Amino acid sequence: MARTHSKKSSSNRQSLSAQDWAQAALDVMVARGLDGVAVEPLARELGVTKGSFYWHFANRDALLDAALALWERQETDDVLAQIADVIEPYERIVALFKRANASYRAGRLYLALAAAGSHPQVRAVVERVSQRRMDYLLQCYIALGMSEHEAGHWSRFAYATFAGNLQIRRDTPEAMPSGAAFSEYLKLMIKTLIPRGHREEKPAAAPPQLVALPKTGSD
Amino acid sequence: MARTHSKKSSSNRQSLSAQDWAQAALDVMVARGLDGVAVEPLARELGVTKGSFYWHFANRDALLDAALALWERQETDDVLAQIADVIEPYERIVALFKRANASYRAGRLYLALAAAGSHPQVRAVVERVSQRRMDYLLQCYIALGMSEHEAGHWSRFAYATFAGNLQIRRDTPEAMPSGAAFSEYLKLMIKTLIPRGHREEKPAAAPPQLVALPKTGSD
DNA sequence: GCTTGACCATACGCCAGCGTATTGATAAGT
DNA sequence: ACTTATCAATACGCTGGCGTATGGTCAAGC
Repeated sequence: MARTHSKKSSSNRQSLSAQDWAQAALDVMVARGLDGVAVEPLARELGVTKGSFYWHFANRDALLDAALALWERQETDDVLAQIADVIEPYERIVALFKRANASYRAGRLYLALAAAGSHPQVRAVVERVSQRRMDYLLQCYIALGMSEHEAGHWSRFAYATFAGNLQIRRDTPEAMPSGAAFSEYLKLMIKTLIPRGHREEKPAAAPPQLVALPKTGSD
Repeated sequence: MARTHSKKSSSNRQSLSAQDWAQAALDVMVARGLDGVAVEPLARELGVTKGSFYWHFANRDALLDAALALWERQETDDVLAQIADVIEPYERIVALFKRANASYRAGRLYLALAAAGSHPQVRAVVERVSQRRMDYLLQCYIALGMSEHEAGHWSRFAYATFAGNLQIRRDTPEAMPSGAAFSEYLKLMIKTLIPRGHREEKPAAAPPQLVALPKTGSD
């Protein structure tokens, strides 16, 4: 069992990296919320002790920062990857909505972070991510031929519905249908949230950019 | 300054009641979330010490239970009071939606409680309240002439939008308009969430009941 | 005016998590 | 082989919140 110090590998390694800790922190957030991210329990779960942690991070806050950065990166990258090839604004909104309702984990994570109204660091990131997503939606609606004002209403509306569905799924899972009924539900929302008279107006003037974060170094 | 032991009085009293503690707990939840409800800080804010607390409650969990019960009560009573005189199903949905977007505090509180996925006690109450609200909406949509299946979709949709708007208001307040623009936004949502062809169908067959909790004694 | 009960203060032990210091172990370079 | 850098274990002190024990104070009733 040679110790491989490849910082990018992801499983059955002997030696941990800062990224590993950040990822584990995100996992804990999904399961137990942000306050559940404590270094000693986390170390236990990773099979090491605190000694390891404080080699990689100055303190708990630094871990949160890293986890937040990782989240924001994953969030934007994922969206970029899965939406990049959709050009029509209508289809783009549809794709966004379907994607948004697809990943249970991502939803839990988003809610867990958003719930942490304390921590200014967290607030800032959540605010930025939410704002960026709504801005993206805004551009989509504008591309459908709406005025900026009108598009503001609809993008906010759509985003609220998205966020609310996440909550329902978390708080009252029984109330959320599955299978065919869910597809039906999704279709209804999509149809409703993209008002007729605005479908396929302008031929996708400029595909809106969901700006990716600059790639930082490995530290 | 004679010590008045009236358990129902609400201000500048000398002696605290269990209700006062529960109410204070709810206030703290609004400000610092559920994990912020700690007995020692709470006692400090109330100007007393732990000794007082453990006279009224067995432990912290008992306080949470009391606060939760108080919340559920207030929640249902408030809704009942403000909606009782609206008979038309259409107007009833409108009234619900306006009310839902009116109280900032109530929204924060709801989100704070919903965010506490841990604590089985909290989960149960949140689940019940959410379910009850959606059921009420469901009855409204049915009263508009929808099938139960269809009404299920629309009530879920509407409730998601409601919850999502709360979140936007909390996470990105700048994204939420105020004044005239907000009224416009509200109107748009209402119009969209009550599909045409279903407005004023049946003449309010049976006004749905949002069941109130049984009144318990003063303790 | 003495007792009783309701309400609160003080003081204590306990535990979990944070952060530090120090030492140990192993891989890699020379 | 010896050193260095990297990662981790152990042991420690500190803080904040929980829960308990015990005593204090004031109001009311007899």
